[in-house]
Amino acid sequence: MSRRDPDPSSLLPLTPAVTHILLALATGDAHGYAIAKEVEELTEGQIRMGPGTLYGSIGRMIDAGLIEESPRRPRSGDDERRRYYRATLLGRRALERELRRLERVVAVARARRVLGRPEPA
Amino acid sequence: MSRRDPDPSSLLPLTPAVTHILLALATGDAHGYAIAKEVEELTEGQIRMGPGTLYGSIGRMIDAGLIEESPRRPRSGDDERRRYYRATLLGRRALERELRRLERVVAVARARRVLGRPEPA
DNA sequence: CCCGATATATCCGTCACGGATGTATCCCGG
DNA sequence: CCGGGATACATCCGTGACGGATATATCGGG
Repeated sequence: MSRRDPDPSSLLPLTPAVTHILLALATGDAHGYAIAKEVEELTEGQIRMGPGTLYGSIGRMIDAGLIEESPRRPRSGDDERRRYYRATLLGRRALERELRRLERVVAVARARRVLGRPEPA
Repeated sequence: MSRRDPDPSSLLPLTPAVTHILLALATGDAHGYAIAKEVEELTEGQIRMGPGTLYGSIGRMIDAGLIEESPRRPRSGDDERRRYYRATLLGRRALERELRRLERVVAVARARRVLGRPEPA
């Protein structure tokens, strides 16, 4: 719960690291290391988050109210070291706005023919 | 002219400022102030580039070989103060790759239903 | 039991951002 | 003809994100 949910606009544009973390959390809560792995996976290895960027970004995002730590899930065999995070309402809103911004950039690029037609796959 | 055109991949991800400048130069050469105005226009006022970001980015982009100064066009009534720039081949390639990266991010977001269907307009 | 992968944390050098400030020219209205 | 706002470029510098290096510790398979 974010206190008196502030305007997401003031947080834009999000950095690539922050955007990817929020996107990784869109499918459910996750712990830090899993986030890094997922980002690496869904960017096809193009982006690798080292610990500095990962935990640095997480800390800043908590301060900004974009994410928050979630209670540890008691799944059997869960690694005790893990710390889970979830996106706040503010985080989800900020991600949505950022994505719309990116969408527009891509749309402008298409109109200017610096990009081909939308990817078929 | 960029010396021995390097791999555009090493320059990714581009910052929003750099991406917008390259996008503004996609339709033809332009001078600094015009670039700033165009970015403000095609982001619907959401992004405003102050002189620090504008000329700072331009300088860094020249160093990186993404853009280069172009000969002044002798158009009648041209303002003598203006300095024109054009995107290099490296710059165009880097922009294209960056845009494809953004495209994938948006596509992933759609697959995860954090974004609605493609904008109709 | 050994070791690579998993997992988190912190430090710190580097660099981009971006507002403030400065200078000068252009051009329109009065 | 002249005043001033918009145009145009340049530099300075504080703030903050990035990201590699380093440290520590646990997990799990062979």
